[in-house]
Amino acid sequence: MAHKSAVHGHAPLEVLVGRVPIFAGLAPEELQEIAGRVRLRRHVRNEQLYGAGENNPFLMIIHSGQVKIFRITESGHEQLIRVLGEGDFLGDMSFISGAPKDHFATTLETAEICALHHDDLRDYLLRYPSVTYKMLETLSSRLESTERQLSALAGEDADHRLAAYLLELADEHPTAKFPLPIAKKDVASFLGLTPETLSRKLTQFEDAGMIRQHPRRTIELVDVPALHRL
Amino acid sequence: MAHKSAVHGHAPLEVLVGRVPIFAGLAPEELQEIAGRVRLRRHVRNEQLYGAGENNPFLMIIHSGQVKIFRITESGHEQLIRVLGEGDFLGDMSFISGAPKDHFATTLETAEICALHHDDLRDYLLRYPSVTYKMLETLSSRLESTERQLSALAGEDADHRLAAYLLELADEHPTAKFPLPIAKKDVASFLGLTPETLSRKLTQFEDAGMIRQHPRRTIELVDVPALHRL
DNA sequence: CGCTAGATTGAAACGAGTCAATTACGGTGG
DNA sequence: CCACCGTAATTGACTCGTTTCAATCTAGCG
Repeated sequence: MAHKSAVHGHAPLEVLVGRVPIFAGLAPEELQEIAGRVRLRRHVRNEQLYGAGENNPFLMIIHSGQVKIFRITESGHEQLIRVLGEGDFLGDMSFISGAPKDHFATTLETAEICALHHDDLRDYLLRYPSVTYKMLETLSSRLESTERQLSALAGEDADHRLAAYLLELADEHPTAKFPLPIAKKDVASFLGLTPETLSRKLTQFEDAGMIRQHPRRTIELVDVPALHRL
Repeated sequence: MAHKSAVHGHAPLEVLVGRVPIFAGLAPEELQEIAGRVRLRRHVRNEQLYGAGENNPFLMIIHSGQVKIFRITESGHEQLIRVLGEGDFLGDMSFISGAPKDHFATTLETAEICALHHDDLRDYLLRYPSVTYKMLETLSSRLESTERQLSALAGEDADHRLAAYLLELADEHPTAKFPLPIAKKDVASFLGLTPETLSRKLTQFEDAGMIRQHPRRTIELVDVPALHRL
């Protein structure tokens, strides 16, 4: 039973599904089949998709918007793990391990998200090895960046972590002036800092002539070599 | 060209290969084929299997011994990422991403390790989806524990990290008295601490009556609830 | 356009790192 | 098998980066 395109102004579901990296390369009729098993929903900003302890049996695929994945440590501290965007999926962990979630997922902005039941996913993974392989690629790259983040947290001080983060962002943008993709408090959480420390470091970088801060959380890198040097 | 079992006193290669989790479940003739493509080598203690920047095109599978995976941060700090043992594999990252290694792998003790060329691995992943799926499971569970470790490093203080680590070890042992699986300096690195701090915390725990330290890096948990409470 | 969450700034406390010196293992070779 | 040597572990004193707490300011969503 195919859903009708629930969201106005959008391409049909199978086209959306075909744009998702892990399903890219499947034949049109295969996409159509998957599209028929998928439930597309619109989520408002700051909506919790699932929380720790829950057992939400869906693989979720983001068509638009951003989702943040974070943990709450025993001491109540919120640790941002990663931010997912268009084409990314979440909910894979509990599919594979069968264990309930141990983290939280909430939207950072209005988002359109597909949900595919774990039973269906299992079916596709068995029938389309290319999908399994794509997931493997994705997890591998997530693992790599999480490991990098881990060693940065343990080994580098606040200045280095922040500089590395800004330079990484700069790589993803054509110009040296770009907005932070997320709120500063989330940047702080991601970098393992308090918002206060982040704020101080940013003004410190600005005073040192390495960056400039503009309205709407926009950062301009003025002295890239200095940031690299640090 | 099949290798002869190079290591004395061991089962034939295909039996060893069959014991490896990611190849478990393959038919005998499939195992035999893989065994024929594999090179088994004995490595001495503290041997470097590969280092950052290298491009070692092998998936390595551990038959015996332990291997540590670590990174060297820009500030020269060594960060232990994980310790792999019998049945675990390494060298998957660069296979999938094609990028050169960004970390180091060295043996912690004498180890027997199989190497499978990336070209052969690619072949098997295409032909045996169950192998791909097993790898997916493994990476997923590594990602999960790395994320846990990440949030602990950022959010928990030294006491909590150490207590959690000891309790985790205790879960893997029948009794409350067990040896640390690795040298204390490696434990320190794993927990994001200096050896000095780890040493101090352990004596502090001992003074508080929560643990007892015995020779040969053996720890005895005396007051488990207290460790949980912390 | 008002309200609330986010951001900034200051002052003070503290956890963990660093440096240095000593002791204790444990692996290697005789 | 034992002795030696080098690495690991421990201990102490001191420093410093980051957190914490508190107050104020700002901005963006509803």
